Amino acid sequence: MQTQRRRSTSSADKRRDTYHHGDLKRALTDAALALVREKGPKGFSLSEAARRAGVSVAAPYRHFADKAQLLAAVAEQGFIQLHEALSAAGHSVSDPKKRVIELARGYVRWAVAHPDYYQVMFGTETIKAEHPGLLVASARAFDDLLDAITGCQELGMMRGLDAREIAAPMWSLVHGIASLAISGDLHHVGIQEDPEALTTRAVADWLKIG
Amino acid sequence: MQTQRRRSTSSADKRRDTYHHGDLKRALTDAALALVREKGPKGFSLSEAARRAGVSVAAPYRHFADKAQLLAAVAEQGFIQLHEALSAAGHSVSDPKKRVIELARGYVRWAVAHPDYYQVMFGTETIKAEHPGLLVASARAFDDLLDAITGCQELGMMRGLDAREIAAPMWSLVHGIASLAISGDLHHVGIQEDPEALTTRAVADWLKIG
DNA sequence: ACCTGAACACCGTTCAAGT
DNA sequence: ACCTGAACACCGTTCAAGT
Repeated sequence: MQTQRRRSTSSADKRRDTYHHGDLKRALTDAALALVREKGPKGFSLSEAARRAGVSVAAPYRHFADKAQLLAAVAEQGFIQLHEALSAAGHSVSDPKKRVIELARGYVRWAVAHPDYYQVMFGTETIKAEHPGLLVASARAFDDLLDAITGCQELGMMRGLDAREIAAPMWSLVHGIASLAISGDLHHVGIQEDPEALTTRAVADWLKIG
Repeated sequence: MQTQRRRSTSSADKRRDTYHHGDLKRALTDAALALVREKGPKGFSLSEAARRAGVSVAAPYRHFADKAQLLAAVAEQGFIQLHEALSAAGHSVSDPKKRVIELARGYVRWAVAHPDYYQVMFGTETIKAEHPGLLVASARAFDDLLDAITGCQELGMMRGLDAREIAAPMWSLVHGIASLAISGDLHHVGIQEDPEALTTRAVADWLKIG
């Protein structure tokens, strides 16, 4: 059982070494995510994350200024993944109106599939202002929506409004659906409809106006 | 300075006594709310709340099973106040369509005016399922919206859909706007529009469909 | 019935010391 | 450069003891 530190230069054991030489950062964000998934956002602690990564409780402070910065790093990863999911959803159709609908669906689908990420990204323990990379990553995801809307405008739809003025209520809508679905509040008030179906219906109706 | 316990039966000092004989519950929820307002949701601790109420750290456990139950009591108060705000907003107009708009505006206005309450009501540290009174109080607030929608349907609008199917996207929209406004995310992506104005615009457009 | 004091396990953070 | 060990202040929770 004590083979862990044997022949530290061999390729077979390199994984354990790597874990402690440069990848602790990733090991900690992975552990944080797993903890949120298992025990909810309040079930995550820096100590437990360190324990799972196999290091002392002080080790994380070589990589993150404090607990909030670790959470911010997790949130940033989340926004990057969300951006990728939105890009994929957007490129699946060429009709600009259908693209907007697919983006909205993709947003809710990703959020509901990754409640751990989503709760860290929008939870009250994560403060975006103190982590510039996080702001950039979230802006990139928002830009996906913005692009889809300008795509519609270039074809004469939704004219007379700034793209941001259209994106704002739409983002609010999908964020609201995602949040209430993840927290279980939709179920609590007797709404059984699938969140993604609800999104499709709401956005399709919405687009009849523009 | 040591006048606090002087003449404990006098009416002048009764306030201090009352604080410790039956009103500790309210004193604790008040302190919790003040802490969330001052230091954010993660800045609240049971110990600090007890300290502010002038009791030992163990005293709260005579009134709440644990920290989560205290938070749930705060959230319940919040939903009761929100319900009152919605009732007032709804009764201010008689036209059913305008009433729906006023409800939506009232929702966002109340949320933005009481971010401390709102964050506890929808924060991840509050679990509704384990506190029946909280579920009842939130259902009552949701019913205000439902009533306004059935009011429209009785006049022939939005027919063919269950009231809940219309309420779901509308609640999602106002909750999304309120959440993103409180967290500052709307500002982060360059949206400067007043949340209440945004709500009016979005809901008014929405109602053109039904 | 309601509150205190003391205790326990746990957490975030710091810092000197190790390799 | 990166990690450990020990320390400190703080928190949630329990329980015996006080009034």
